[in-house]
Amino acid sequence: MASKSRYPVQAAATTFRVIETLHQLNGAGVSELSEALEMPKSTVHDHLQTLTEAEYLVNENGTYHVGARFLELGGFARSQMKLYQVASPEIKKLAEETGEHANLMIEEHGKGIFLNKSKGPDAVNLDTHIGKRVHLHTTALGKAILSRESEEVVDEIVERHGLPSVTEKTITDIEELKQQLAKIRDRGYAIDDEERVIGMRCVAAPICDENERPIGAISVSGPTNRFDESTFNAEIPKSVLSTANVIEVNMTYS
Amino acid sequence: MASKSRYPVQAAATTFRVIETLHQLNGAGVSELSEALEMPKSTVHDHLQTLTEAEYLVNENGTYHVGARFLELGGFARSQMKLYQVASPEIKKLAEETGEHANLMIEEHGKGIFLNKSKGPDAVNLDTHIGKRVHLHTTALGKAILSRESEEVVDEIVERHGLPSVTEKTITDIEELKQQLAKIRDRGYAIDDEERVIGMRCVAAPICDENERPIGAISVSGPTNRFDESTFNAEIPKSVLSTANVIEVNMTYS
DNA sequence: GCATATGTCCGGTAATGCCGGATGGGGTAT
DNA sequence: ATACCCCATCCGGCATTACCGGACATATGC
Repeated sequence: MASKSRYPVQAAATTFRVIETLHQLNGAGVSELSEALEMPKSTVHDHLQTLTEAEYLVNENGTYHVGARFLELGGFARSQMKLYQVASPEIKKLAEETGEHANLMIEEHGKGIFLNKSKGPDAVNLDTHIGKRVHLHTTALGKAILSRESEEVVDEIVERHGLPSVTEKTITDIEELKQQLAKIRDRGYAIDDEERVIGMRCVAAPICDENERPIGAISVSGPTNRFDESTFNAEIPKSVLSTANVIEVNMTYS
Repeated sequence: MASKSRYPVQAAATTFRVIETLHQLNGAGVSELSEALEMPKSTVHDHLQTLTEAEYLVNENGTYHVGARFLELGGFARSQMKLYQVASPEIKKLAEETGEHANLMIEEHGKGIFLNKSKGPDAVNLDTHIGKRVHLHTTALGKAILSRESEEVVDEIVERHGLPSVTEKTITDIEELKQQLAKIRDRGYAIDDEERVIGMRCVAAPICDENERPIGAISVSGPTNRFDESTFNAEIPKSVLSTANVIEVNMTYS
């Protein structure tokens, strides 16, 4: 049809559309799904039946759910696994020290993925669950990662995903983004002032490998009223940076 | 071909074979994969390219990895989510009280899946990661679940998956299994004496819904030498049963 | 520079993914 | 009780495409 199709196996793409939609709907029947997907019922049913038989979905009297099998696949590739293992105890400490939420993010296909989070004693609830995918430019974590990428990579990512705004404070101009990235490179940490969620501020630092290429980022985030000028610009960045440094050292020497 | 195919979309099944093998190999190239799968290179490549383009896999200079996207899908259906949320703090307490490992399992497609685990202060390392799938009859958790299923369901499951042995103590005879299940129904809890891992014992209790149908099980497991006759048969079961009861109450009234 | 790996690409064809329509069951209101 | 509706499931056929053999470029090591 349209493009020369980098999708040589369209049925695979279709099957994942079904799974993804089923996940969003938190379970559904054939009719509901076929409407949401704008596909014939019978086609949807074909996929559901195959996936259920292969034990990736569960069928409870006509209502299908995403199965726990995907939990197993969620175990990451080894390299990421290492970052997860090294960083998890450190962000836990960070959350306890600061009282707020501490997060770990990696980049994949130009988007940010929350790999882990730790809830400090004073932390408020967030809409960030593990596995959540966000645009890099909307979070301090993502900007921290972008700041260590080459300009070509940044351009590629922006071209691919754009700079959609999620709050009125989100950066939507690429020049403004690049200026911020330069600033982040300078001082070593990134901030997010209600750019993804109104009422929330965030401070993040990149984690790099021995070649200075970014492999992820960590952050501390909390409500704007607790992140006043002094903590937001001094204490919190200091904690985040020192934790990032500990993680980098432990990544290379272990 | 062989069966009248409950797989109306074979390409979907194929794609998941590719993903699953890639996961087992912890990342691989096209050639290695095509050999492991006994499929033509070009076919494997078609799938890899599609899955990578759809952002489910990651390609690092020809080596493919399972992407973190599956983390997101690993978020369970709502009903299971509730059990997870209710049971997680309780098994954490259980692990702290007993000092050992505490686990949460559900059944899916006739197999047991570890939904969560909590490591007590004295716990030794285990090969059970979250998402791991095991045969029900090889664990106390699985037997606890089976004990609350009807005999027909037990027969179905055994017929489907068999009773493979993983240690010399694994139950391999269906009559013996059914006798144990009756005993478990009687006293309310199940035990596993080195039936899945030599050197490990385990005590488990089922979690049922308001209709007395099993929705999961919890357990405490530890090294044989610490699970002596008195704790193995009295104290531990008491703790496990009371925790299971708390979870059941919290599931129905909340 | 040769030999042998690798990952990637192309094009034809037999197989099958897709879809309209039919079937039967479960619920509900009349 | 009955008629109605919506549901998941099944069937059959056609156009599409998943699959595969083979060719190509590149990388590594002898």
